[in-house]
Amino acid sequence: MTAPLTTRTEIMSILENRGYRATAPRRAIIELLEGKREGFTAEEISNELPQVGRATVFRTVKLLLNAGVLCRLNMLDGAPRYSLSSVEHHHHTICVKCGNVGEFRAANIENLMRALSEQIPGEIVGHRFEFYVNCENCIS
Amino acid sequence: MTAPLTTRTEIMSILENRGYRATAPRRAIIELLEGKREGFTAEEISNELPQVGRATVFRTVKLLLNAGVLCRLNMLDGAPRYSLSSVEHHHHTICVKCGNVGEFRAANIENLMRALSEQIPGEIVGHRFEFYVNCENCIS
DNA sequence: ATTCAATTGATACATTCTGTCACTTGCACT
DNA sequence: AGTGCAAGTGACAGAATGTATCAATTGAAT
Repeated sequence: MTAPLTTRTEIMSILENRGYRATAPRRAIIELLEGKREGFTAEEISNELPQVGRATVFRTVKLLLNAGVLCRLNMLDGAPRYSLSSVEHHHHTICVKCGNVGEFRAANIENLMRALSEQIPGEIVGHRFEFYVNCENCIS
Repeated sequence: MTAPLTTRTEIMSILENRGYRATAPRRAIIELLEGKREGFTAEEISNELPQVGRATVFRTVKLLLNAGVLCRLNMLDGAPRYSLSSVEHHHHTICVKCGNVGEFRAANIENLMRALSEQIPGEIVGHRFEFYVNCENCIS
């Protein structure tokens, strides 16, 4: 069901291809992320890696966002969560109770967006499509 | 094209129906919002109404969000913007350069969502669909 | 091994709110 | 029109999520 996520080695390569160095803090952060299938906050990462500076955690998260390795999602109240993303274009479900993040893909959405782009004035540079859910764990 | 927005009198009624008082600060904030068709930040409102306490501005914005009078949007980096919303269900475009907010409606989206809801595990409680654009003003 | 730009950690600051609490005020009821 | 009192307010401190600065450290190219 879920597409395979990027591994730590792959993520390091992505960064190196972009000219970034393979440093110990980055390795520690990426290793931690590899185990996190659910959504997480930058603060959580920072708490779980006390040997890495807080600023470095936030900087690395930003780096990984720009590299497309992470996605940033917003809870209904705007609180941010991050999620390891598979490479293909996809969208997210977020549980409003536990914050778990799921992914889904739907060709329909891409078709719809092409149709909408003609109806919308200006030049589209991005979009966000998120579903807020009570996940199966939280219901049962 | 644009649906008529809620007027200040209508907004006050919505609040009173929910058991909230019609206070001077709330009236001032709502009067200011009525003139703002574009997206705005809570900070802007606070700056333009120095006689109203900062906390009251944020509290009132939250009240209006819950009442459905305002929508909260996120810029690509997560920075929040608010927008007076028409009553009907709709979605937003946000200019990444100037922050202007537009609305659009598309029956297709509602159909798509019904279709997706069968594909998505758990119980859907909300969604967000936003387009990031360079608006016509910012292109020219 | 040396060099030096990239990176880090510490710290202070920025933004967007929220909690607290003493004070004020709308509004329901005479 | 006054009164009582819960709702609302403002001031201020503090939380959450970052960002800027800068001296010290380090990866990696040579």
